[in-house]
Amino acid sequence: MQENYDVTEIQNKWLPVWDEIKPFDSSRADDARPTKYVLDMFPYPSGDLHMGHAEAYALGDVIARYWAQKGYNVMHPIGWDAFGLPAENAAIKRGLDPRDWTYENIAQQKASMRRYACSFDWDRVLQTCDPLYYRWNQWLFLEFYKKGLAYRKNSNVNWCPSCQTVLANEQVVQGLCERCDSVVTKKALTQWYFKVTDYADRLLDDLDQLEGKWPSKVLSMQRNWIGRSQGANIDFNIVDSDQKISVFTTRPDTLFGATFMVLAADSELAANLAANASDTVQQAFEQYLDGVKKANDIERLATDRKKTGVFLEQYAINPLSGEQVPIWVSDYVLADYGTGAIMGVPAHDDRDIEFAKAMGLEIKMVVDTGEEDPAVSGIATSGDGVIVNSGELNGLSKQDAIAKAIEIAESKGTGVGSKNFRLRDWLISRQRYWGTPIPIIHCEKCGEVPVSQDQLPVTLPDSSGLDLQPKGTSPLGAADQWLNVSCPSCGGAAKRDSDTMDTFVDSSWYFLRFLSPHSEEFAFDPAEAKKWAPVDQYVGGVTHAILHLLYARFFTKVLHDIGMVDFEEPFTRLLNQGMVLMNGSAMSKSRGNLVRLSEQLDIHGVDAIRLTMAFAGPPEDDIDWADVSPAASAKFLARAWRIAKDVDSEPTADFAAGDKGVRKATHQFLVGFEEAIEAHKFNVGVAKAMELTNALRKAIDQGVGPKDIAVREGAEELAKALSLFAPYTSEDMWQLLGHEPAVALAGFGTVDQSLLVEQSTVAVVQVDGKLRDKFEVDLSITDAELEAMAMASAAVQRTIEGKEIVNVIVRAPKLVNIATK
RNA sequence: GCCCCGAUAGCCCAAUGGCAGAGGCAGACGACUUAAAAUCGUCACAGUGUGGGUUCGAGUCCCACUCGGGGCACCA
Repeated sequence: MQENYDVTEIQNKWLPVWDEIKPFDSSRADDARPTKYVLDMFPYPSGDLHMGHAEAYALGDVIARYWAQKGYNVMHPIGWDAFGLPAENAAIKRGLDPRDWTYENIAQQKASMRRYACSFDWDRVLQTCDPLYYRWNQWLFLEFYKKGLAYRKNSNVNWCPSCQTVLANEQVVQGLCERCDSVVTKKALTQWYFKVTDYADRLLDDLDQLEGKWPSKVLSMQRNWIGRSQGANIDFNIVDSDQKISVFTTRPDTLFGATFMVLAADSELAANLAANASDTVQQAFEQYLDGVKKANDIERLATDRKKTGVFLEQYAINPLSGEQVPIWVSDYVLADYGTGAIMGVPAHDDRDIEFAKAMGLEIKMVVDTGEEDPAVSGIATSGDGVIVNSGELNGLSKQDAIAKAIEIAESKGTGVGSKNFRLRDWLISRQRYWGTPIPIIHCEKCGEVPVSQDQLPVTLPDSSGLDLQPKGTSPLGAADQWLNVSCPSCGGAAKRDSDTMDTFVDSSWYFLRFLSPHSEEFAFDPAEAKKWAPVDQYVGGVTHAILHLLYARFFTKVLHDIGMVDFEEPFTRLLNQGMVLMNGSAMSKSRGNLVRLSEQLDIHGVDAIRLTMAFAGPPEDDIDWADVSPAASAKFLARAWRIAKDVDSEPTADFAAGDKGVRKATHQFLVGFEEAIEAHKFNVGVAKAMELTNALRKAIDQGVGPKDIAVREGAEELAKALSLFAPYTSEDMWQLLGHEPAVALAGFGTVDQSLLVEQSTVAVVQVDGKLRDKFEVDLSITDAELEAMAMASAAVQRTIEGKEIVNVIVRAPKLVNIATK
């Protein structure tokens, strides 16, 4: 046994032992422990692990190891999100096969994770690029297809000219591609979609169930993203036409204030109406539409952009007032939100008043908010007030008028209460190679024909001979042998769909695949799902707050509806760890502030880095590597290790004879530590372990000495607690203390409440809330006795001298507060 | 523009409405040592961003503001 704490030595010593005994095997048939499912977001295999992974997996491991220590059978699996653009791009650059490149990275990351001593169950590993996995992507796609939840449509989609592929709405950030920051443009294409909007209400409403269990930030981001608005659809007839304009509005109470209509320039209705107009109007419209199509999102979203538009020289009839109002087209109305048309109420809408001012249209106030008339001030008012100039709505409040207007419109058959969502359907086709082939065959005669589910997987053809260079159409379109098949329906010549699925499809259900990762019979085994799912604790970065989590929630709800799972939310609790920064900003090679994980591990050791991640602060806060001290963590671990080494007694289960003071410190620690970990205050938990270490050091050097059995008890609990953060050190401590591995499963000691009962406490005396005196009192002291003691205090007498006492608050045995005037 | 989160010592961070300090970094001093490192120990430092309010008592609850971070945003 070594004399000194040697990081390298203990790292080399314990890894093979754990491989042998597999402390975190979650598949033992006779395992009677209750279950917990702890999941870390699986990594993308691009290069080796970095500091961000190190934090995420250190924190996830604290939770997994905590439950293991508490006696649970913890499933803590890991896999790789192995399909996707970065792998493909990197492969193109180096002329490699994306598959080889991916698997090499996986091997490297896996080795790093093992060295990092993550408590993963290595028998449950999966890779999404494995046909064994993506076969079930296809199978699920076909299930969605049967339910009408997977469909193809032509529309103007987000197009990244650099990645040469379409993007989901969620992958466009501020008009830029989230991957490469290129300006995203629009392109009319026929693409596959998942009908997320069918689930919009449930995706929004069910967030309430997660209140307090998910970070409120994520909940609000999801709510914002789904963006439900309540209102009404109102129909406006068009003068001298049998067409009508249906608008969506959240303010039907302002119907009488509508002084114009605006259609999205790129909407079908706009085109129809323009076609009926004079040649001059048609020309102006065509010209305007051209300009709109050319504009990208960056230009379109510019906040201070002037309002533009074209008057169609046609009029609509307000269904309530009967007034005729002019019909315009403009690009400030979006074709794919609501009905693609609005009623312009300039007095009470910022955008409409801008348009009205630009075009010289009438501004008619219908809600008197007490502010200046918008027609005069030029500033729209949107607050509550009294309805005016609005016929039967006059005199009502905003809320009442909204209800009344809907009622009237419904009774007249010219409108209906309705709601709209910001959320759009999920575009899942990608024109790239390295992804899951869409299991559909296109036949000229039969149209879309799904591949039979028992014919899956449709495997990805070998990449050799294919041009993976992005060129706007799928590389699979050139894989003739693969592409050309006979139609399953009529037997005629047909072609496979050559697009691949968005990789977010892969990650939308992987947490279920871990239940039976090798199954060829099911996507996941329903019996295992009953046992383990949903995930008790999910851990990952807030970067996935919208995309991945929304899609996974959507999948779960669909799987629930087709009877595959009996729950509707996939992740019961969510922890978002912060980022690891260096000198205030995200690490990057170009910034020159990159800290290499492997280097840190070499210098300080695995345990010190893991401990540093946990101790740096609350898990959801960012860690600035410049603010933390892994060297100090290593020093602490050595200090803890020496405690175990100094213990000079035989292993026993009977600690009753130990020193009461030391035992009390240990048992207080147990209470505080578990409380801290359960609340995910890992930094506080570590601080408590440091406190116990300090107390034990003192006991050994200046107190009862290393032979007292209470010192052993404290050292053992310390080792068990440290197993959450520092697996190598704690295992070695456990051995020094004369035990067999694994310390990770040893189980915390049972708290002896009798040791925690205080005989006396320190009572505090305040005058006007300020501390003036304190003394040790018996716990059983009465209010009257304590008050008498307080009043007798010289310090108190001095303070209250000459003052009038108005009140005395006594909270025996802790506190007396004397209020004076 | 709307919504959310945060602000405590030189620094990172603790504190069920009840003594502002658990822990750490950096710092000073001391013990051990021929010396240094390592180790062990002792000490100092803020009244909680600003202004109000509730309360016997506010870092903690309420209101307004400042600063920082984040989300949504021509979404009708």
